[in-house]
Amino acid sequence: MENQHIRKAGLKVTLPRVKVLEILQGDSSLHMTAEDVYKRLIENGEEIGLATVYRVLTQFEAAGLVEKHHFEGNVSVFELNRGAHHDHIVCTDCGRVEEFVDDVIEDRQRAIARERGFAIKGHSLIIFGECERPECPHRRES
Amino acid sequence: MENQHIRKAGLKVTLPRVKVLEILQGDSSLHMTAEDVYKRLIENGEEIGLATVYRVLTQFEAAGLVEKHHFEGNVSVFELNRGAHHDHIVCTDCGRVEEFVDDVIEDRQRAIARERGFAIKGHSLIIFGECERPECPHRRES
DNA sequence: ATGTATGCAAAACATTTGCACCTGG
DNA sequence: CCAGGTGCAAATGTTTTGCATACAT
Repeated sequence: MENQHIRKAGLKVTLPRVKVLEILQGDSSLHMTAEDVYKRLIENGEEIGLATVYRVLTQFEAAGLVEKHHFEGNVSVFELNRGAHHDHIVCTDCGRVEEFVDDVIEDRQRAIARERGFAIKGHSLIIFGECERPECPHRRES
Repeated sequence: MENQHIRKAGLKVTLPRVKVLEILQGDSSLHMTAEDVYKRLIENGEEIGLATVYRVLTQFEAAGLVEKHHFEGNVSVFELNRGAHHDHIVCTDCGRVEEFVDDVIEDRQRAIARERGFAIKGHSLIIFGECERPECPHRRES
């Protein structure tokens, strides 16, 4: 029961919060905008307002249940926090997102912050490229 | 004369474009929002509309004269393209921005993209931390 | 001249907020 | 019951666009 997660965050277990969490858990692309979540709720026949989706996602983020990223443009995307930190590589054509972790990069970032007298709080690393998936619009002919 | 840069970009050399370029060149913080540029123009007594600032910055970006970043929140910041690629470290308290380049990180990014079958197009790396500048609000007492 | 560029106001978005009503514990 | 949560509509902040006018070449 992930409802415990909601409760532990000090939030009442309400229908919108449970449903939003379910949507995020069932999301294979791993990264959705607030609008995406809202649309899927509507598809599922739920009567939940967009404003509530924003409020719930913001609360989840504050509680550490969810992470918010800015991949491009002026839209925020949300993903379930599955515990392990990772960065992202995004296909500039099909929008597909993969996650990765690189200890060398992590170490270098810490070193750079230290050298420059910054107490590191976090970072955002996104690699943009074109993937080779068959469904990617820019797939080269083979 | 940087006006050549404007001309080379296939754009007419107009007063708004020259002035915006001047503002960016004279900016010590290196990173301004469209609104920042607009305010400075007004301070300087120019009669240039905010919409024009956005249009000019967008054209400059397309021409490679300027780079656009998303440091945090839903605002875009612009900086003059001075040729050399670099990443950013931003103070989460005072907003100060420093630039850095790390070849190890650059190499690892290329390797990660290759391993995963992405033709790398670019990347965005921002480290967030608290700086130790005297004027930084969170400066620890010494 | 003439195709571009600009200014202004209005539109388009993403996100937030005020408020009366509803609901979970 | 009642503090907290929700829906809706309106407000906000940023960026874009339509259109009549002004300008660079």
